[in-house]
Amino acid sequence: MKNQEIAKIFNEIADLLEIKGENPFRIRAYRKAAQNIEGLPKSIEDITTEEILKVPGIGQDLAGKIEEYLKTGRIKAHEELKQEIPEGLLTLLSVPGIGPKTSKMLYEKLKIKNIAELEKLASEHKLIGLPGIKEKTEENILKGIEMLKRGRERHPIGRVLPIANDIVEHLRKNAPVDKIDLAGSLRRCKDTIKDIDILVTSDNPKEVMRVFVHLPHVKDILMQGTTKSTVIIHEDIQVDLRVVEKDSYGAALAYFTGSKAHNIRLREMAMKKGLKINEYGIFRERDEKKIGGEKEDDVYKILGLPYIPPELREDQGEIGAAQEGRLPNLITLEDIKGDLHVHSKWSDGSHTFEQLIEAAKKLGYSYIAITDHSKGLGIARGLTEDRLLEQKKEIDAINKKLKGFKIIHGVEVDIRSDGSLDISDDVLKELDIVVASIHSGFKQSKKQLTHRLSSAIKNPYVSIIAHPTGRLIGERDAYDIDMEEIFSIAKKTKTAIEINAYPLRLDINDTYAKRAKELGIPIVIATDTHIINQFGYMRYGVSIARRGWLGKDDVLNTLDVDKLLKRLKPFK
DNA sequence: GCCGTTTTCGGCCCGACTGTTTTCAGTCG
Repeated sequence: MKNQEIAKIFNEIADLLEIKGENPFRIRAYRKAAQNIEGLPKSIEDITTEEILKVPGIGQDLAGKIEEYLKTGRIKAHEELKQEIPEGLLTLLSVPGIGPKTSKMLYEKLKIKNIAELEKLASEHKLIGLPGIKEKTEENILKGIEMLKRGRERHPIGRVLPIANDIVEHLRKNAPVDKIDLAGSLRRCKDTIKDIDILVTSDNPKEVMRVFVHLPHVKDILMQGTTKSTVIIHEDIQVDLRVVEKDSYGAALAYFTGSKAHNIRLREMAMKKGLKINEYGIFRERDEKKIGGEKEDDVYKILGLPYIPPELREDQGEIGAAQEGRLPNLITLEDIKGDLHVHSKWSDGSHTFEQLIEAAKKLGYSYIAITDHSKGLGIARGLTEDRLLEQKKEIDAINKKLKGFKIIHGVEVDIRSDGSLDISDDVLKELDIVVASIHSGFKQSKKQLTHRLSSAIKNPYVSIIAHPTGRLIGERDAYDIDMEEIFSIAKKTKTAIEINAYPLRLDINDTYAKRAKELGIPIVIATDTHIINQFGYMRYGVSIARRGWLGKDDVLNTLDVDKLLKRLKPFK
């Protein structure tokens, strides 16, 4: 998608301007525009110039640069800046702790052009004596290079949240904390997390910090102050802890939950009302009097807004929606009545129907769909037509004995490389539902892949498309498909799209979920469970749905089973 | 470079920590 390419260039322009020491607001304008372009749910190529101008943070000039890029594949101003500033300076910027000033100075004084050179000179103590650099700074530069090598990549939320919760528990038990909450992108439930933000109140902040930096999780202490400390844990994730006063807790929670763009919008609104918002509270400009901040809701109330749930705080229209009273009533985990993508021992799952039923009942579900793999997926012991019919008999028998619970009989049928399905229509029509998905041939062209998915969607028996983009967070990118095309056919045929809740998938993602809702496409949230504890992944799927502005009514598996089957193709 | 129910000019969010400084610049979130 061109959106990412343009965002990347704008960010690079911002970096270059920063090195040049340009007007900081101009730099911010580029970064803001980059962020907004990246968050667009549509490809920027499909948007008219007037619409581009409506994107916040994009005016005449940047719209022109976007057009220039789409037309010529480059932006002249960007090329010129690159001529002016050596490539190496940008690379140095990527080292944590090195900003534009240091980067420029290193280049000018020692002609350092890349990180390898920097590392060599630093380890030979050749940096000491440069302006503002002594032993400690040199040490920190080497540390920064180490961190960069380990990668500062984002981690899937499913991996980070359990660790974060464990740290919170440790602090609760061993440190004198009163209130304690996770903040940041973790609280906003982004699909990937860069670092863990924790906020607490305490009568003894110093002791909290002491306990924090000595937690068994901690590998390295980056900074330790009285109100703020930062550590790296063994999983190479950064953890920030902030301690604030009780009467500032709400303001601090809002502030550290972000997103940054959302906060800036709130502060701008506050300014216009003669107010000032920071992490300590809400203040009246004229006399500095504090008028709120103990509760998070204060921040919104004082601006005349309803409470905005953390998942929506991305500056993607939520503030406007709040002003106009049209914030969605978001779906919750409790709304989910059953899981529609579950594997059993019949294919590559680990449990019998009985075990799965028992686990599902414990979660308060009233149904699950058994959707074992089809024969094309040999590695997963996929089922043949005969085995599927055999499975149907067994499930029918079990259903007769069940009260207040139902097994929906389905299959996860493989979409072959030519777009045909791995199980014949004669057998598919015997099933309650059919989940279809791609498991191979990810490298096909956009046209081929789009054709495969649309062929499956057009099949009269296919109820749901599972993990439609095939991404595995941190391992495999989404495959190249024309999502607008897929959505438009799904809408026509009333085929449901899955939010796969498996933490590495989270597929479709929040942006697509929001788009799907706008188009009125039915959505299901399902876990792809292979072992019963994976039923718990549902929470991540619900988070994606919430981030996509989905309400209970937008998600089919909030319905009772009878209504559900009437709404799922082929509408039984 | 963007933006406007005070404005088409003059604003633009705000604070903590570190290391190197004698009062603050740089970096980060």
